[in-house]
Amino acid sequence: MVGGQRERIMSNQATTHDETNAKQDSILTAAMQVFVDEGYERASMDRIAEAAGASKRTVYNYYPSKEILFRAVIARFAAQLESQSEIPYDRSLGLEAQLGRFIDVELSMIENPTWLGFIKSLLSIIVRNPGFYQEALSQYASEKGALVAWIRSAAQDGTLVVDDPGTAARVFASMVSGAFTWPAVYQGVVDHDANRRMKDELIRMFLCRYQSR
Amino acid sequence: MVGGQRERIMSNQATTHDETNAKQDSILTAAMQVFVDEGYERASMDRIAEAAGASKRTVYNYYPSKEILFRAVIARFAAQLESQSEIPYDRSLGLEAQLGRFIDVELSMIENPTWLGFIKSLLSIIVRNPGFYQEALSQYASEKGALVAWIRSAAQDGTLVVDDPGTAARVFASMVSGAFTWPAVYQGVVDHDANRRMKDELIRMFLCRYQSR
DNA sequence: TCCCGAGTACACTACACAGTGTAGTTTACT
DNA sequence: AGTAAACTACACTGTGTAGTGTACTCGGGA
Repeated sequence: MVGGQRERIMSNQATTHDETNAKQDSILTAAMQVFVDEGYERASMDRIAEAAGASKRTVYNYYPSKEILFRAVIARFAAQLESQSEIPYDRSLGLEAQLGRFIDVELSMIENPTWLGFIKSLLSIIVRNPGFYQEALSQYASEKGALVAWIRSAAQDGTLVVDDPGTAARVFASMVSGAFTWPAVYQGVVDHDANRRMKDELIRMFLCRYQSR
Repeated sequence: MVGGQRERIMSNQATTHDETNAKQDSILTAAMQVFVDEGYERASMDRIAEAAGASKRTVYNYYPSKEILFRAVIARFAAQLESQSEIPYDRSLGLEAQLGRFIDVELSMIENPTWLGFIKSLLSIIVRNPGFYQEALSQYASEKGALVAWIRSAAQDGTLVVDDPGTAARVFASMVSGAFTWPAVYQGVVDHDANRRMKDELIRMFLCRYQSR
């Protein structure tokens, strides 16, 4: 799992649409689905080609190896993640509601089967390939930055009392992932009601510690 | 990954030691090491046999399939986990110190490379095989029971104020796993100092919410 | 009409690995 | 020494799969 990405070179000059290559797109879409369903190891290039309605040879023409194809899928996935809203601090809203939004973002992810399946595929790689983490999820990690920024704003506004926004953010993120994300990944069952109760309880605990009185 | 375990039948009557079979033991030990190093998928029976100093045929005589061997390794691992202390509620100690012990148990696990490696192997199976979770980690899950019992005792003693010990335990366990276990599994780096600070912060937050005043 | 490049069908190599069959060797008890 | 079980060496089957080589088809532009 080491190597760079190679993009296809469009040799001829401007054939109708140059950017949106339908075949390449269907390959990427099919690959994502197969990786989600089977995981990286068990997904075979034959299955991907079949699902894409393309010959295996064409798949290899666009993506010279399975790993490169996987990285391309990751890149597309990360691009989708990037279109996530920033959740700025808003003094007209209650702290509970705003913290709740951060949790809701996480919940909406784990309730999305495609997202969950893809994360599983990714994790199975990351477990045996540390260093792939930063490379693959640098965009996702920026979400934590949003939380830090929000906490810092709240502290400046005087509604929260925190000496170290980074630690407080790490605490909050740990609670959320420990309570929602990992159980979803490893136990598979998502209990909406229990999650809602948990959400309220976590926010209450966090504010009990950090809210100004 | 479905099927029962088959134990070897000692056919002859009492050959010196009947229980401790050196060959079987070395196979199990080697298998554990290889699974830890390579993960379930990549670990090959040839490598395990070689590491055990046994012929592949002997490995298959004791464990008729790779899956059965893996389950045997899990069973031995779970047995080691079971020898964990119960951490009963102790009114002569501070709440911080007692909650700290629960966290210390977790920290001592993730600082043990063998444990961490084995958990990674297990998780890679569990991700694609929900239902394996309960089967494999029922013993481990009992640890959460110890936490519930501790919280219930503290509530009866009046030092904690909780309406639902189960929820409070889930909150605490989520924080701990989110903050320590999952980062250790997926990022691999264990920062002792940061963990110590995090530990204090989590306990403070938990007590801020649940300690009686 | 010719031609080129994208795409296809399919056979093929190379390899890794689970699991088996078997004939022969070692070990340990009597 | 004799014997049976444990063990070994090793060849072998079968399968799954990454990746390649090649001859062919088809559609659109010059």
